[in-house]
Amino acid sequence: MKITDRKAEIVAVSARLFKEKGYSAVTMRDIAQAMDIKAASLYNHIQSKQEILVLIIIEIAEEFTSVMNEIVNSNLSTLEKIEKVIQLHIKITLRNSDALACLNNDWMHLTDDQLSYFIKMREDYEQNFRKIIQEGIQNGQLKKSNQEVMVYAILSSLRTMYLWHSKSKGLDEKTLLKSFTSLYFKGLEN
Amino acid sequence: MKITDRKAEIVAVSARLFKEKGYSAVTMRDIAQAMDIKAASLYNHIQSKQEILVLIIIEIAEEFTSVMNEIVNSNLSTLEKIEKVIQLHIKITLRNSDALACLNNDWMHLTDDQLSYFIKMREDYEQNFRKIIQEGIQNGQLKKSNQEVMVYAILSSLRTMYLWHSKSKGLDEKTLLKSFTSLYFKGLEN
DNA sequence: TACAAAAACTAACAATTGTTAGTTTAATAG
DNA sequence: CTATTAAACTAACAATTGTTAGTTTTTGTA
Repeated sequence: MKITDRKAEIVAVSARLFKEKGYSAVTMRDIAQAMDIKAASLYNHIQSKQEILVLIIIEIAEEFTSVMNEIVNSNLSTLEKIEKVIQLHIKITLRNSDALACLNNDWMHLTDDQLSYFIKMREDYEQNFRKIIQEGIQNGQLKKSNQEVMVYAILSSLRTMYLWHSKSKGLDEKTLLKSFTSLYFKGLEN
Repeated sequence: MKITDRKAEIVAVSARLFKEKGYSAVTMRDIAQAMDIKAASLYNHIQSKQEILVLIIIEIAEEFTSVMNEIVNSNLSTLEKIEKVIQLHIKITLRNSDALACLNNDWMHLTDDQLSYFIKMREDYEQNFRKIIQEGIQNGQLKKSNQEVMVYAILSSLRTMYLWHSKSKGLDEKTLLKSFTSLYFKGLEN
């Protein structure tokens, strides 16, 4: 199946371009040029510009949703659950940071069903993470501080890891996990 | 001066629209419609779409730069300096979250001098924050963990506060500051 | 080698883009 | 009241947009 390969290539190239300038600022001619073909040729493989966006975002959103569900329904401790969430973000960031950038910045350009599907997944994801934090506060494993700040401060720094993780060397999965858990569990203070 | 008022209004309305869909996806006709005038009328007040973007981003970037410089050059303790940085982000987020969203997502659509000027400010800002963290590690006030993760995890969660701060009630300046400092200084763990 | 399918091409479209020119209305100061 | 200026308007432009139709080239297989 060559089609699938070429299609996947278009999606990957598009994700890289979308990361740089955003979905709206990237034209079909930009994507074509990056693949050394003409814009019209893209339509042998994809249906529309929209379809590219959907392919980039939805797959990765579903992965987040699915793994988060596993974590929440596991019988790990609160700290272990949080560690698993951190690990999930690190893994996907290292594997596909272009798609992640696109998910973060261009999800609002999804339309109709795909848009509401995405928003639903996103809300569920946040709600699940909130549940983990909430449980931890209740069972005394976590400090009694503002729950929403905990939820969003952590989530948003995990979500934007793609912006900086490649800037400095030696930030492999293990190092990132250790540093993140240290920061979020123990804090900065010595 | 009526011009200045009207111009400021255009900039404010634009920032709000840019926050929703991004600079590239918002047309001059969108902006005009939001102000109940025709697109051509905007040009009585502004020179170009680009100028709007510049006005939104540069002013706020300069404020960050300026206050960060004050903080770095002060003789506060490391923890106090970090607290001041957190406070800076909270204040600007509460005052002008639209512009902040624009700065975060659309800075790459600046051109030429303005673009390099912005990038320079951004790099300096990060470098200054890195310096604070570095000092803290050296003088023993901060834990010896990965410096870059500390820098970017904190900065990126502060930078994206505009995405969620208005979602839940009671998150005023004081509450945010207390919660952020608690999280980043002491961590989650009880 | 021949042939079918895949994947590229050229040319063009209708719609939308930022912007300009020229004109009319509204507001303000003498 | 009048003159000036600010700020709106209509109409249009040239360029760019995503996309389609029809055609040619490339590729893989029998």
